[in-house]
Amino acid sequence: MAEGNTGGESLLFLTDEQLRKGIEAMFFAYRGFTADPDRILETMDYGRAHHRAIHFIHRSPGTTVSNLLAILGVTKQSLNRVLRTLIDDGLVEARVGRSDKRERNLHLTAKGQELERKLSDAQRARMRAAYRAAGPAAVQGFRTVLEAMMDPEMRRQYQSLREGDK
Amino acid sequence: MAEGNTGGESLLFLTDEQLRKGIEAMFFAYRGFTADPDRILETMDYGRAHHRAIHFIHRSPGTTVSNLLAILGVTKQSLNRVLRTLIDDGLVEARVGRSDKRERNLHLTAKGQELERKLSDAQRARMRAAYRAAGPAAVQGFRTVLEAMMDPEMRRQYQSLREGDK
DNA sequence: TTGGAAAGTCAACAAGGCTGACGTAAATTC
DNA sequence: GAATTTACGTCAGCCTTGTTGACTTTCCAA
Repeated sequence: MAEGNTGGESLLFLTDEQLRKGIEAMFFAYRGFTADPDRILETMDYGRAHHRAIHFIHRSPGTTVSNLLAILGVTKQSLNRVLRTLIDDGLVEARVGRSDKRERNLHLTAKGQELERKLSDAQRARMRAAYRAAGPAAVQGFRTVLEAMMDPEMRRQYQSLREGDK
Repeated sequence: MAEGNTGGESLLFLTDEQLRKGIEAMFFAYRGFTADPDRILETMDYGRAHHRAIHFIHRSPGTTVSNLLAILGVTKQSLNRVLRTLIDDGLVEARVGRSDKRERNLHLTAKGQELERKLSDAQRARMRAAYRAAGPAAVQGFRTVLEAMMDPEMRRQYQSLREGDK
């Protein structure tokens, strides 16, 4: 991998060795990625499922339950259990839809925003440290590979979210 | 936080926007990363926990239960349940240690090797496609950021595995 | 010889996935 | 206006995979 060359070089990366290293890197890095929020959540009565719901409600305020189901890829019953506790605890508000009253538009309350902050601060801190250590070029490559690794449907979700706010 | 700066270019990347995109990229990509093996596993009676055990036993044949516990980061009881089914089903063999008879040296049987192949072929195929699509430079960055994202202890595990086989 | 580490086992529990069935209100279609 | 579909909620029950605590057996090493 030292030298250069063109069409050929990419093939040099595709040994089973290289691929396996990538696989293990994903495994260990994902643990690190979730470790900080997990530590915060476990002191409260919440888990990773709550974090995910909070994250995407924060990300797309007013989103519906169906939307959330599509993004999170879980069943209605599973999401409902989590959403129920968040609503009961006053972190999430479910407003009846204006145009379509069957829908529930989900929003974080002040209390919900506060927890979201805490969780994402922790996660961003780690991400920031990793980015700093790796440098800008590495960050670009990191995102490119991750995007290529997603299922097409997930990639659409990811990209639509990107445009969505920008 | 827009401008500023001190260290220079890397700081430009560290907006909350950039960081959040990285966080969501990890979330969606990890789903893709595990999707293919998950599909295979669910047709059998196994889950992700079995996959992880099989992977690391394949990776370090003869490893002990304690070693595996350290790598996987779960409790003895949890691992034992998984290991029990793999041993009973004839995928893993637990040989009494030679020097220390308290230890169990874990190996994949032929049948275990076969499943390992199937699972890692599926996972490598996706990784290979992502690597191809992203290109060598991106792959380099990908691995660099992931490594920086690990907990120090996990990073040691990861790196020792890397040297381990070369 | 005795203390403690390594491994295994039993029991009980929780989070968070899943399926299936059912109910209700609102929107849409015929 | 009636029938159907959609969005959501909920009850019941199941599974995997994580947890803690308590206990035993083996066996190395001081």
